[in-house]
Amino acid sequence: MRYEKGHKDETRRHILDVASARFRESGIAAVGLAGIMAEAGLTNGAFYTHFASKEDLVREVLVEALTRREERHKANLENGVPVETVIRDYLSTRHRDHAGTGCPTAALVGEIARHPRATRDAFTGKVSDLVVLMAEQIRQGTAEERRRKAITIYSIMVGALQLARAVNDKKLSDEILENAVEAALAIANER
Amino acid sequence: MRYEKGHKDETRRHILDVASARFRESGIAAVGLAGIMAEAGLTNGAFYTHFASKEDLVREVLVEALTRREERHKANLENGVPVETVIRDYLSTRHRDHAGTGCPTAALVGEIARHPRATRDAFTGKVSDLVVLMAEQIRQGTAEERRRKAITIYSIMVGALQLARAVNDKKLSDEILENAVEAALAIANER
DNA sequence: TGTACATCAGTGAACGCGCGTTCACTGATGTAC
DNA sequence: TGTACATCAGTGAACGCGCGTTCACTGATGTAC
Repeated sequence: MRYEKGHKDETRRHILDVASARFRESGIAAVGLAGIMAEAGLTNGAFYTHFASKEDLVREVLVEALTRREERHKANLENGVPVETVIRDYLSTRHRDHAGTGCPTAALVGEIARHPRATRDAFTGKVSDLVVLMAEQIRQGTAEERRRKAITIYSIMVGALQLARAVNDKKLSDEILENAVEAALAIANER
Repeated sequence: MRYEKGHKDETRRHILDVASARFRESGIAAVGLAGIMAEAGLTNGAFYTHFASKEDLVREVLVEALTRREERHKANLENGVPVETVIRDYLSTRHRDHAGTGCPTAALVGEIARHPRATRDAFTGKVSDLVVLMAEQIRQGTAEERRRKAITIYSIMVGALQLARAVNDKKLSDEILENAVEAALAIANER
């Protein structure tokens, strides 16, 4: 079979999308290539038509998923969506309960720390960009203060979401999210 | 060979110590039982004399490691060590660069969220205890306010330490830690 | 217009490997008589 | 005191399994002449 133009790009994108969701749901190490390919409607061997290795896929998934989040931040900026909304969405029970479509950082940061340099480099670049975008969204303070606030708010959000996901007690989990919202909002708005 | 009294407990403790360090350094999934046993100076098969399964070991490692941290918090309380010191130690470059001897939560929280109920139950119980202990260490505010502060500070510390470890850029990594220290101290001391 | 060959995304079996787990066995010491 | 047996932490080979990766092959379409 020969395929129509753009078919390969579509397939590649489909594999990326499937892998992206599975990685965020179950972790990188726990997800096998055979499973990803099967869910994408393909067989094992076709994987290497699109990616050089699993590590290559991981790097591309991270860049892809974090780029999408960047685009959302940019759209938020243009539409005047306040940082308060971003904070509340990030620290919502909905986000906690749907890791597969959520923030790749919160889902994978622990694993990323143990991945090869190239993967961490890609991640680092995207996190740097996100911090800059978040800083722009904050209204109070000098540029330097807004950058600091963005970094702190990012740390709170990532830490709280992960704790809320790991903890096996709905009350404590909700409490973690609520306190984080309050703290992040206070930091965003303080002078 | 028959062994002196207490030998088995010592061996078990030794396996726990080795596993605890390896898990925190490399992650649970990436560490095999054969490697742990070899480092403990034993062979594969002896593992099941001490633990029912890898998951059983994981649970025991978490309880053990978090209990030791609890004990440190209790000693801090008795010796009047201020929460500021705890925050600075937690968010130090030393802690960032030595995951194997550091906080199990920061090292493993992402993986724990995907482990079975029994493991998460054990983790949840220990986190609850730690929050109570941290709240006691905070001086400003009512009991309820101190609990909230403890939860928020814990979220910041866990998130910032993980981000600082994952990011592949010393400057950004240090920046993340420094901002988190500042934010955590501000929360601890605000009225 | 018809035929021969090139292209290439995808197939599916096979590779070596390390995983968690099992189990028959070892051998130094303790206990019973 | 000497002998036979019980105990049990640890040995080390083997189990089935799923992993990431490789590779000879397929077959529909495009291109050359």
